[in-house]
Order: sequence, then C-alpha cells, then structure tokens
Amino acid sequence: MPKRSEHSLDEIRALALDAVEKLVATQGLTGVSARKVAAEIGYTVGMLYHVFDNVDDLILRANARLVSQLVARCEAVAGRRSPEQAIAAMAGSYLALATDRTAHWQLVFDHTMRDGKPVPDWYQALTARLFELLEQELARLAPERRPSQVRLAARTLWSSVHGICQLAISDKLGIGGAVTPRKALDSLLTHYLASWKA
Amino acid sequence: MPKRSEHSLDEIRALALDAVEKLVATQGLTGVSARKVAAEIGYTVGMLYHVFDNVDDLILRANARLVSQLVARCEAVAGRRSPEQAIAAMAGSYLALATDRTAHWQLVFDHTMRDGKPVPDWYQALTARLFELLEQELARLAPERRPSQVRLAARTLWSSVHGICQLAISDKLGIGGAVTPRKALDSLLTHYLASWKA
DNA sequence: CCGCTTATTGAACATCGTTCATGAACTCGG
DNA sequence: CCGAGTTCATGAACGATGTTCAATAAGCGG
Repeated sequence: MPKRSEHSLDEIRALALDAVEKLVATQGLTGVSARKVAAEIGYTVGMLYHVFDNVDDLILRANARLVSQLVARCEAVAGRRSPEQAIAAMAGSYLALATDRTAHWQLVFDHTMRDGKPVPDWYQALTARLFELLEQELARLAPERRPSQVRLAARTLWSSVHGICQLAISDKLGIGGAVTPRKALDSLLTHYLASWKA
Repeated sequence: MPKRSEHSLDEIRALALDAVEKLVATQGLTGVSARKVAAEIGYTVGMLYHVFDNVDDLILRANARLVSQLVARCEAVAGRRSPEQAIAAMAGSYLALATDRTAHWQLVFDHTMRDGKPVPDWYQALTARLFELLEQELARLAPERRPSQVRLAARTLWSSVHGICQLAISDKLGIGGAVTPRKALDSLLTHYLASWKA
C-alpha cells in the first residue's frame, strides 16, 4: 500500500543525511543503520536503496557534508595572515570539528567500505582538497622549496594532524590528561615547521 | 553429538588466533567472523564463546599478538645507537609491519568495540608500552627537557607516525606515488627532532 | 479513461553476534 | 566398575544487519 509522499527524492536524500547526523549524535556508531535511518525519516528500507546506492554511499554522503565543513573552514583561513598562522588555524579547525562533533567524526574515521571496495573518486577529491590547501601555505612559507618537497611536507603534516586527532578522539593520548590534543598539535607544528622552513 | 577433541582449550585459543590471521590475510576484514573462524578450526560458533568472551575479545587477542611483535622490535632497538637512530628504527618497525602485514594491521586500525565499550586495560597497557619506549629515547636525546615535555613529544610523535602509517595503508598518501610513507616518516622525524632537541 | 511511469512497500535471503538447553565424553569417589 | 558430576561441544534459536525484488498504489500523459 504505497502512498505518495510530499517529499521529492532530493528532499528524502537530505532528510536521510540529517537522520544520520542525528542518530550518530544520539546513539553513536551503532545507531546508524539502514533500517534506523529509514524509520527516522518515516520511510522503509527499500526506499533508501532507491535514493542511495547502498549504506556505504549513504554514510559517505553524510561524512562528506562534515568534511566539506572542514574544507570550508580551511579555505576561509587560507591565504590570510602568516603561513604559520594559516596552517595552525587549519589544524585547529580539524581538531575543533573532531572534538565538537566527535560522534560524527568517529564515523568519518571508522567507516570502511564493505567488502573492501575503494573509496569513490568524488570522496577522495574532497580529502585531496585538504592536502592542496596545506600545500599552498607551505609553498608560501618556504618559496624556495621544490614542489616535490612541498608535496611531501603537506602529506607528512596532514597525516600527523590526522593521527593526533584520531588518537585524541579515542582517548588514547594522555592517560594523565596532561597531554591535550591542542598541545600536541602545537608541538607538532612548531617544531616541524621551525626546521622545515629553514 | 559432541565429540571430545584432541585440543586443550589453550590450543583452541591459539588455533583461533591463527585462523584470524589466515582469514584476514586471505579474505580481508570481512573474512573475519565468529562463524568463519570456527569453521576454519573445525569447531562451531558456540565453542568460540567458550574460549573467548566475544568477538571483540577474539579480535583484540589476535591484534595483541601483532602489536606485541611491534613492541618486541621496538624494545630490540631501544637503547642502542644514537637516540635518533633508535627512534627512526622504531618508526621503521611500525611501517614495516604495517606494509608487510597490511591486512592484519588494518584490523588493528579499523577495529572498534561493539556498542562502544572501552578498550580493556590489558590491551591499552600494550600500546602504552610503545609510548614508554619512545619516551626513553626522547629523554636520552634531550636530557635537560622536563618529563612533561618528553611526554608531550612522545605522544605527538607517535600519533603522527600512526597517522602516516594509517594513511599509507589506505593509500591516501601520494596519488602520484612520489610520496612514500618511508619519506614521510623521515621528514617527520628529521624536522621535528631537529627543532625539539635544540 | 486508459495505460505508462514512478514511488513505495513488505517480505524475503543471507549473514552477523550472541545465548542456551541439550547431551556426549571424560573424571573420580565408592 | 559404575554411577555422579564436571567439562567439552553442539546445533538451534533470536534479533539485527545489508540487500534485492516482485507487487502495488499513485500520479501523469494522451
């Protein structure tokens, strides 16, 4: 007994993504499943598959919205002030989102493709954009460095920031609490950049 | 119709852990499930629960064996040579295991407790040991640094190494291939330590 | 008004983690 | 040597998961 709803397919998509955010915030990682999302938006599971390829696609779209926010914040601070400040602001944005929306960010970290399929291109392009922005600032910081060196430094730094934020989220950093992720990021950027720009 | 087997409980435990390694190596992350492990060792699911608390326990024990290898390698290179060389050897051990036994290491990275229970103490103690070893070398490198600074540097560096290895495993580092994880680790250690020991 | 497209359902399948009553195979006291 | 109790081990069951799909209702173009 199907009943035409008042929502367009695009609206249903958006509703589903909202539901993912709500569910992960309230129930954690296990709160996100096709059936729960469907129930949350008042549809059945089958409908979700009409609108998303599969659950991987659903979660990836939801995660992309969060990563896009990070990209936006990084773009906002790019170019302004000194390169060091811009880079610090980017890392800070990363950490801020990670600690502010921990549950959803855990979904970003922990999600892995079923079976073992590769992450789709449109998603990888999003994260690649983060590398680009950092490269820009690094090039500004040390204009005489060759592009390959800038590339290496960007990937090294961003991976490190990623690692710090991830361990911070899973509470594996400072058992005594003396080591905050904020301090770790400061330490990383201060020392790495001091030597790198020289 | 239960038949007494020829294995002791401890032997079954060991067989199961071997099976996890074999399954993850041949079938990837999805190849590891209670039923598949049970089938692999010629028992039924119920038997696994006689010998492990649950699947989290099973996987954690399997992962612990791999992490223990890393700990052992790090202990082997600790104290010898210069602190810089020891630290580089530790990071290299991390990377070597990550690239050599990629599938199993992905299990270490990707595994998260069901429901959201905390990681048990005995496992956290294992990873904490890695921090300790690095702290020793850092203290040797800069004897005048205060313990809190050594703590911070150890966590910063190890998280960064972790991040680099993780992105390397999931192939998110160098699209062009020019950036190898090896170079990223070198870059990280060289620049960070150069500034930090000063 | 009829037929075609589109939305939506609900049931089905396979797999997963987990629990448990059942029972066979040992062990040991008498 | 035999019965009681303990220890292995099973297979079925439950609920939840991702995914597919035939069936069907609603809307729309002619």
